[in-house]
Amino acid sequence: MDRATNIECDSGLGERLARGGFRFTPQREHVYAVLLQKRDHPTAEQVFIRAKRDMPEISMATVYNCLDALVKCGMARQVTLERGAARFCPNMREHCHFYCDGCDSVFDIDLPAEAGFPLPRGYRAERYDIAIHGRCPACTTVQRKKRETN
Amino acid sequence: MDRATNIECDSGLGERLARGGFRFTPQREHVYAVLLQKRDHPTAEQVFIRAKRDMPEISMATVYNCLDALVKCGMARQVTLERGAARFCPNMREHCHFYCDGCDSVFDIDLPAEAGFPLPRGYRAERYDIAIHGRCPACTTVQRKKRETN
DNA sequence: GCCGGGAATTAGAATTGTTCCAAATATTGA
DNA sequence: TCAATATTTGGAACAATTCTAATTCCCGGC
Repeated sequence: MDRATNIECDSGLGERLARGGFRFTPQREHVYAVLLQKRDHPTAEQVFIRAKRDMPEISMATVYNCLDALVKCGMARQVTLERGAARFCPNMREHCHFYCDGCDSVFDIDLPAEAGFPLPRGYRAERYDIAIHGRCPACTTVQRKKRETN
Repeated sequence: MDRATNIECDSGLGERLARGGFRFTPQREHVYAVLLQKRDHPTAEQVFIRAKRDMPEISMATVYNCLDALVKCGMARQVTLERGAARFCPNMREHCHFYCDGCDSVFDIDLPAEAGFPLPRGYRAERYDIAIHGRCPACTTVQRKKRETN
Protein backbone atom coordinates (compact mmCIF):
# COMPACT_ATOMS: atom_id res chain seq x y z
CA MET A 1 0.00 0.00 0.00
CA ASP A 2 2.72 2.52 0.85
CA ARG A 3 5.16 3.40 -1.87
CA ALA A 4 8.18 2.35 0.13
CA THR A 5 6.91 -1.21 0.17
CA ASN A 6 6.27 -1.04 -3.57
CA ILE A 7 9.75 0.06 -4.45
CA GLU A 8 11.31 -2.39 -2.08
CA CYS A 9 9.36 -5.33 -3.50
CA ASP A 10 9.77 -4.24 -7.10
CA SER A 11 13.52 -3.99 -6.97
CA GLY A 12 13.77 -7.40 -5.33
CA LEU A 13 11.68 -9.37 -7.77
CA GLY A 14 14.49 -10.81 -9.86
CA GLU A 15 16.49 -11.71 -6.81
CA ARG A 16 13.55 -13.26 -5.00
CA LEU A 17 12.63 -15.29 -8.04
CA ALA A 18 16.20 -16.50 -8.40
CA ARG A 19 16.40 -17.40 -4.74
CA GLY A 20 13.28 -19.51 -5.21
CA GLY A 21 14.82 -21.27 -8.18
CA PHE A 22 12.74 -19.36 -10.74
CA ARG A 23 13.85 -17.36 -13.72
CA PHE A 24 13.10 -13.73 -14.15
CA THR A 25 10.90 -13.43 -17.25
CA PRO A 26 8.97 -10.57 -18.85
CA GLN A 27 5.72 -12.39 -18.10
CA ARG A 28 6.51 -12.74 -14.41
CA GLU A 29 7.60 -9.13 -14.19
CA HIS A 30 4.42 -8.03 -15.93
CA VAL A 31 2.09 -10.16 -13.82
CA TYR A 32 3.74 -8.76 -10.73
CA ALA A 33 3.30 -5.23 -12.07
CA VAL A 34 -0.38 -5.96 -12.65
CA LEU A 35 -0.73 -7.08 -9.03
CA LEU A 36 0.94 -3.90 -7.78
CA GLN A 37 -0.94 -1.58 -10.10
CA LYS A 38 -4.43 -2.22 -8.70
CA ARG A 39 -4.50 -3.78 -5.28
CA ASP A 40 -8.02 -5.09 -5.24
CA HIS A 41 -7.23 -8.77 -4.76
CA PRO A 42 -7.91 -9.82 -8.35
CA THR A 43 -8.65 -13.38 -9.35
CA ALA A 44 -6.36 -15.20 -11.75
CA GLU A 45 -8.78 -14.41 -14.54
CA GLN A 46 -8.79 -10.70 -13.73
CA VAL A 47 -5.00 -10.73 -13.69
CA PHE A 48 -5.13 -12.43 -17.08
CA ILE A 49 -7.46 -9.78 -18.51
CA ARG A 50 -5.36 -6.93 -17.15
CA ALA A 51 -2.07 -8.49 -18.19
CA LYS A 52 -3.31 -8.96 -21.75
CA ARG A 53 -3.78 -5.23 -22.19
CA ASP A 54 -0.02 -4.71 -22.42
CA MET A 55 1.00 -8.25 -23.28
CA PRO A 56 -1.68 -9.63 -25.60
CA GLU A 57 0.08 -12.92 -26.21
CA ILE A 58 0.11 -14.00 -22.58
CA SER A 59 -1.91 -17.13 -21.84
CA MET A 60 -3.99 -18.16 -18.87
CA ALA A 61 -1.61 -21.01 -18.13
CA THR A 62 1.25 -18.54 -17.90
CA VAL A 63 -0.71 -16.31 -15.55
CA TYR A 64 -1.27 -19.28 -13.25
CA ASN A 65 2.39 -20.18 -13.57
CA CYS A 66 3.52 -16.63 -12.79
CA LEU A 67 1.17 -16.25 -9.82
CA ASP A 68 2.40 -19.55 -8.51
CA ALA A 69 6.01 -18.47 -8.84
CA LEU A 70 5.29 -15.13 -7.15
CA VAL A 71 3.55 -16.86 -4.26
CA LYS A 72 6.30 -19.45 -3.91
CA CYS A 73 9.06 -16.85 -3.79
CA GLY A 74 7.20 -14.68 -1.32
CA MET A 75 6.26 -11.75 -3.52
CA ALA A 76 2.50 -12.31 -3.34
CA ARG A 77 -0.07 -14.15 -1.33
CA GLN A 78 -2.88 -16.36 -2.38
CA VAL A 79 -5.72 -14.96 -0.36
CA THR A 80 -8.15 -17.78 -0.69
CA LEU A 81 -6.15 -20.66 0.63
CA GLU A 82 -8.43 -23.65 0.98
CA ARG A 83 -8.61 -24.56 -2.66
CA GLY A 84 -9.84 -28.13 -2.47
CA ALA A 85 -13.33 -29.38 -1.87
CA ALA A 86 -15.47 -27.76 0.78
CA ARG A 87 -15.55 -29.56 4.11
CA PHE A 88 -18.41 -29.88 6.54
CA CYS A 89 -18.75 -30.28 10.28
CA PRO A 90 -21.70 -30.55 12.63
CA ASN A 91 -19.94 -28.72 15.47
CA MET A 92 -21.99 -25.57 15.90
CA ARG A 93 -20.00 -24.16 18.81
CA GLU A 94 -17.84 -21.11 18.25
CA HIS A 95 -14.59 -22.55 17.00
CA CYS A 96 -11.92 -22.26 14.37
CA HIS A 97 -10.05 -24.83 12.32
CA PHE A 98 -6.55 -26.15 12.43
CA TYR A 99 -5.25 -27.55 9.14
CA CYS A 100 -2.41 -29.98 9.51
CA ASP A 101 -0.08 -29.65 6.54
CA GLY A 102 1.42 -33.02 7.42
CA CYS A 103 -1.58 -35.32 7.28
CA ASP A 104 -4.05 -32.94 5.63
CA SER A 105 -6.69 -33.28 8.31
CA VAL A 106 -8.73 -30.64 10.02
CA PHE A 107 -9.23 -30.18 13.76
CA ASP A 108 -11.69 -28.04 15.67
CA ILE A 109 -10.03 -25.57 18.01
CA ASP A 110 -12.10 -23.76 20.62
CA LEU A 111 -12.02 -20.04 20.34
CA PRO A 112 -11.01 -17.94 23.34
CA ALA A 113 -13.89 -15.95 24.80
CA GLU A 114 -12.69 -12.62 23.43
CA ALA A 115 -14.06 -12.75 19.93
CA GLY A 116 -13.53 -9.05 19.27
CA PHE A 117 -11.16 -7.54 16.76
CA PRO A 118 -10.26 -3.90 16.14
CA LEU A 119 -11.68 -2.94 12.75
CA PRO A 120 -11.27 0.39 10.96
CA ARG A 121 -14.20 2.78 11.32
CA GLY A 122 -17.25 1.89 9.26
CA TYR A 123 -16.59 -1.82 8.85
CA ARG A 124 -19.24 -4.06 10.33
CA ALA A 125 -18.16 -7.62 11.03
CA GLU A 126 -20.75 -10.35 10.91
CA ARG A 127 -18.64 -13.49 10.97
CA TYR A 128 -15.07 -14.47 11.68
CA ASP A 129 -13.51 -17.31 9.80
CA ILE A 130 -10.20 -18.29 11.31
CA ALA A 131 -7.97 -20.99 9.91
CA ILE A 132 -4.65 -21.97 11.42
CA HIS A 133 -2.14 -23.91 9.41
CA GLY A 134 0.62 -25.97 10.93
CA ARG A 135 1.30 -29.43 12.29
CA CYS A 136 -0.88 -31.49 14.54
CA PRO A 137 0.59 -33.38 17.53
CA ALA A 138 1.01 -36.59 15.54
CA CYS A 139 2.82 -34.82 12.70
CA THR A 140 4.99 -32.58 14.84
CA THR A 141 7.40 -35.42 15.42
CA VAL A 142 6.84 -37.80 12.52
CA GLN A 143 6.25 -37.04 8.87
CA ARG A 144 3.04 -38.68 7.75
CA LYS A 145 1.38 -39.46 4.49
CA LYS A 146 -1.88 -37.77 3.64
CA ARG A 147 -4.52 -39.86 5.35
CA GLU A 148 -7.44 -41.26 3.39
CA THR A 149 -9.97 -43.57 4.99
CA ASN A 150 -13.50 -42.35 4.10
CA MET B 1 -41.68 -44.67 7.83
CA ASP B 2 -43.20 -43.88 11.19
CA ARG B 3 -42.75 -40.16 11.25
CA ALA B 4 -43.47 -39.83 14.96
CA THR B 5 -40.57 -42.15 15.77
CA ASN B 6 -38.29 -40.26 13.47
CA ILE B 7 -39.12 -36.95 15.02
CA GLU B 8 -38.56 -38.42 18.44
CA CYS B 9 -35.11 -39.68 17.58
CA ASP B 10 -33.77 -36.90 15.43
CA SER B 11 -32.57 -34.71 18.30
CA GLY B 12 -34.03 -31.54 16.90
CA LEU B 13 -33.18 -32.08 13.25
CA GLY B 14 -36.77 -32.24 12.01
CA GLU B 15 -37.71 -29.16 13.92
CA ARG B 16 -34.71 -27.19 12.73
CA LEU B 17 -35.32 -28.23 9.16
CA ALA B 18 -38.97 -27.21 9.43
CA ARG B 19 -38.05 -23.88 10.95
CA GLY B 20 -35.78 -23.28 7.99
CA GLY B 21 -38.59 -24.14 5.57
CA PHE B 22 -37.17 -27.55 4.71
CA ARG B 23 -38.80 -30.94 4.86
CA PHE B 24 -37.55 -33.75 6.98
CA THR B 25 -36.51 -36.55 4.62
CA PRO B 26 -34.71 -39.86 5.09
CA GLN B 27 -31.83 -38.57 2.98
CA ARG B 28 -31.36 -35.48 5.13
CA GLU B 29 -31.55 -37.51 8.28
CA HIS B 30 -29.01 -39.95 6.93
CA VAL B 31 -26.58 -37.30 5.70
CA TYR B 32 -26.77 -35.68 9.10
CA ALA B 33 -26.10 -39.02 10.76
CA VAL B 34 -23.07 -39.48 8.54
CA LEU B 35 -21.74 -36.09 9.64
CA LEU B 36 -22.22 -36.98 13.29
CA GLN B 37 -20.79 -40.46 13.00
CA LYS B 38 -17.24 -39.48 12.02
CA ARG B 39 -16.32 -35.91 12.79
CA ASP B 40 -13.34 -35.50 10.54
CA HIS B 41 -14.67 -32.66 8.38
CA PRO B 42 -15.47 -34.76 5.34
CA THR B 43 -15.84 -33.33 1.88
CA ALA B 44 -19.14 -33.65 0.04
CA GLU B 45 -17.70 -36.59 -1.86
CA GLN B 46 -16.66 -38.36 1.33
CA VAL B 47 -20.14 -37.81 2.73
CA PHE B 48 -21.51 -39.26 -0.49
CA ILE B 49 -19.32 -42.36 -0.24
CA ARG B 50 -20.22 -42.91 3.43
CA ALA B 51 -23.91 -42.23 2.89
CA LYS B 52 -24.07 -44.76 0.07
CA ARG B 53 -23.04 -47.58 2.38
CA ASP B 54 -26.46 -47.57 4.04
CA MET B 55 -28.41 -45.77 1.32
CA PRO B 56 -27.02 -47.01 -1.98
CA GLU B 57 -29.52 -45.10 -4.08
CA ILE B 58 -28.53 -41.66 -2.83
CA SER B 59 -27.04 -39.36 -5.44
CA MET B 60 -24.34 -36.75 -5.31
CA ALA B 61 -26.86 -34.03 -6.08
CA THR B 62 -28.89 -35.06 -3.07
CA VAL B 63 -25.84 -35.00 -0.85
CA TYR B 64 -25.15 -31.44 -1.93
CA ASN B 65 -28.81 -30.59 -1.40
CA CYS B 66 -28.85 -32.15 2.07
CA LEU B 67 -25.60 -30.49 3.15
CA ASP B 68 -26.95 -27.20 1.92
CA ALA B 69 -30.17 -27.67 3.88
CA LEU B 70 -28.24 -28.64 7.01
CA VAL B 71 -26.01 -25.59 6.73
CA LYS B 72 -28.95 -23.29 6.07
CA CYS B 73 -30.92 -24.50 9.07
CA GLY B 74 -27.91 -24.30 11.38
CA MET B 75 -27.19 -28.00 11.92
CA ALA B 76 -23.81 -27.98 10.19
CA ARG B 77 -21.14 -25.63 8.97
CA GLN B 78 -19.37 -25.37 5.72
CA VAL B 79 -15.78 -25.12 6.83
CA THR B 80 -14.19 -23.84 3.68
CA LEU B 81 -16.09 -20.71 2.97
CA GLU B 82 -14.33 -18.86 0.15
CA ARG B 83 -15.58 -21.03 -2.65
CA GLY B 84 -14.99 -18.85 -5.71
CA ALA B 85 -11.80 -18.21 -7.56
CA ALA B 86 -8.60 -17.68 -5.61
CA ARG B 87 -7.56 -14.08 -5.14
CA PHE B 88 -4.07 -12.65 -4.98
CA CYS B 89 -2.42 -9.69 -3.30
CA PRO B 90 1.12 -8.40 -3.16
CA ASN B 91 0.81 -7.10 0.39
CA MET B 92 3.26 -9.22 2.32
CA ARG B 93 2.74 -7.56 5.68
CA GLU B 94 0.92 -9.44 8.40
CA HIS B 95 -2.72 -8.77 7.70
CA CYS B 96 -6.11 -10.39 7.36
CA HIS B 97 -8.94 -9.95 4.92
CA PHE B 98 -12.32 -8.37 5.19
CA TYR B 99 -14.90 -9.68 2.74
CA CYS B 100 -17.76 -7.33 2.09
CA ASP B 101 -20.93 -9.31 1.46
CA GLY B 102 -22.49 -6.21 -0.09
CA CYS B 103 -20.11 -5.41 -2.94
CA ASP B 104 -18.09 -8.62 -2.90
CA SER B 105 -14.74 -6.90 -2.56
CA VAL B 106 -11.84 -7.71 -0.29
CA PHE B 107 -9.98 -5.29 1.97
CA ASP B 108 -6.70 -5.70 3.82
CA ILE B 109 -7.02 -5.22 7.55
CA ASP B 110 -3.93 -4.81 9.68
CA LEU B 111 -3.52 -7.39 12.35
CA PRO B 112 -3.13 -6.25 15.95
CA ALA B 113 0.34 -6.84 17.32
CA GLU B 114 -0.71 -9.75 19.49
CA ALA B 115 -0.69 -12.51 16.91
CA GLY B 116 -0.76 -15.30 19.47
CA PHE B 117 -3.53 -17.78 19.99
CA PRO B 118 -3.90 -20.45 22.67
CA LEU B 119 -3.55 -23.83 20.98
CA PRO B 120 -3.93 -27.25 22.59
CA ARG B 121 -0.70 -28.96 23.52
CA GLY B 122 1.25 -30.40 20.62
CA TYR B 123 -0.16 -28.24 17.85
CA ARG B 124 2.39 -26.09 16.07
CA ALA B 125 0.97 -23.11 14.19
CA GLU B 126 2.81 -21.86 11.17
CA ARG B 127 0.35 -19.49 9.59
CA TYR B 128 -2.88 -17.79 10.54
CA ASP B 129 -5.48 -17.16 7.92
CA ILE B 130 -8.17 -14.86 9.19
CA ALA B 131 -11.15 -13.79 7.14
CA ILE B 132 -13.81 -11.44 8.42
CA HIS B 133 -17.15 -11.25 6.70
CA GLY B 134 -19.46 -8.27 6.94
CA ARG B 135 -20.09 -4.92 5.33
CA CYS B 136 -17.59 -2.30 4.30
CA PRO B 137 -18.18 1.39 5.07
CA ALA B 138 -19.74 2.05 1.66
CA CYS B 139 -22.14 -0.85 1.99
CA THR B 140 -23.06 -0.31 5.62
CA THR B 141 -25.48 2.42 4.62
CA VAL B 142 -26.33 1.70 0.99
CA GLN B 143 -26.97 -1.62 -0.71
CA ARG B 144 -24.64 -1.98 -3.68
CA LYS B 145 -24.34 -4.19 -6.68
CA LYS B 146 -21.37 -6.51 -6.96
CA ARG B 147 -18.62 -4.39 -8.45
CA GLU B 148 -16.83 -5.46 -11.58
CA THR B 149 -14.23 -3.27 -13.26
CA ASN B 150 -11.15 -5.39 -14.08
C1' DG C 1 28.82 -16.61 -31.82
C1' DC C 2 26.84 -21.47 -31.63
C1' DC C 3 24.95 -25.54 -29.36
C1' DG C 4 22.61 -28.33 -26.00
C1' DG C 5 19.75 -28.78 -21.99
C1' DG C 6 16.60 -27.20 -18.84
C1' DA C 7 13.00 -23.86 -17.88
C1' DA C 8 9.10 -21.21 -19.50
C1' DT C 9 5.34 -20.29 -22.57
C1' DT C 10 1.46 -21.49 -25.22
C1' DA C 11 -3.12 -23.49 -26.59
C1' DG C 12 -5.94 -26.68 -25.60
C1' DA C 13 -7.43 -30.94 -23.25
C1' DA C 14 -8.44 -32.97 -18.89
C1' DT C 15 -9.81 -32.85 -14.14
C1' DT C 16 -12.16 -31.41 -10.09
C1' DG C 17 -15.75 -29.61 -7.43
C1' DT C 18 -20.08 -27.72 -7.79
C1' DT C 19 -24.45 -26.22 -9.68
C1' DC C 20 -28.19 -26.63 -12.78
C1' DC C 21 -31.82 -29.15 -15.15
C1' DA C 22 -35.89 -31.85 -16.29
C1' DA C 23 -38.33 -35.81 -15.16
C1' DA C 24 -39.86 -38.96 -11.67
C1' DT C 25 -41.14 -39.49 -6.94
C1' DA C 26 -42.56 -38.29 -2.34
C1' DT C 27 -44.85 -35.46 1.02
C1' DT C 28 -48.12 -32.15 2.72
C1' DG C 29 -52.36 -29.74 3.33
C1' DA C 30 -57.14 -29.18 1.83
C1' DT D 1 -58.02 -38.69 -2.28
C1' DC D 2 -56.10 -34.97 -4.91
C1' DA D 3 -53.52 -31.19 -6.19
C1' DA D 4 -49.65 -28.37 -5.10
C1' DT D 5 -45.14 -28.32 -3.84
C1' DA D 6 -40.71 -30.02 -2.38
C1' DT D 7 -37.30 -33.43 -3.06
C1' DT D 8 -34.58 -36.83 -5.38
C1' DT D 9 -32.21 -38.47 -9.23
C1' DG D 10 -28.83 -38.89 -13.16
C1' DG D 11 -26.72 -36.41 -16.17
C1' DA D 12 -25.36 -32.21 -18.38
C1' DA D 13 -23.23 -27.85 -17.71
C1' DC D 14 -20.05 -24.97 -15.59
C1' DA D 15 -16.05 -22.58 -13.49
C1' DA D 16 -11.54 -22.80 -11.72
C1' DT D 17 -7.53 -25.05 -12.02
C1' DT D 18 -4.04 -28.33 -13.52
C1' DC D 19 -1.89 -31.06 -16.95
C1' DT D 20 0.17 -32.00 -21.52
C1' DA D 21 2.85 -31.75 -25.45
C1' DA D 22 4.85 -28.83 -28.66
C1' DT D 23 7.43 -24.98 -29.29
C1' DT D 24 10.35 -21.12 -27.70
C1' DC D 25 13.56 -18.92 -24.70
C1' DC D 26 17.64 -18.43 -21.98
C1' DC D 27 22.05 -19.64 -19.96
C1' DG D 28 26.58 -21.70 -19.72
C1' DG D 29 30.21 -24.19 -22.06
C1' DC D 30 32.71 -24.63 -26.11
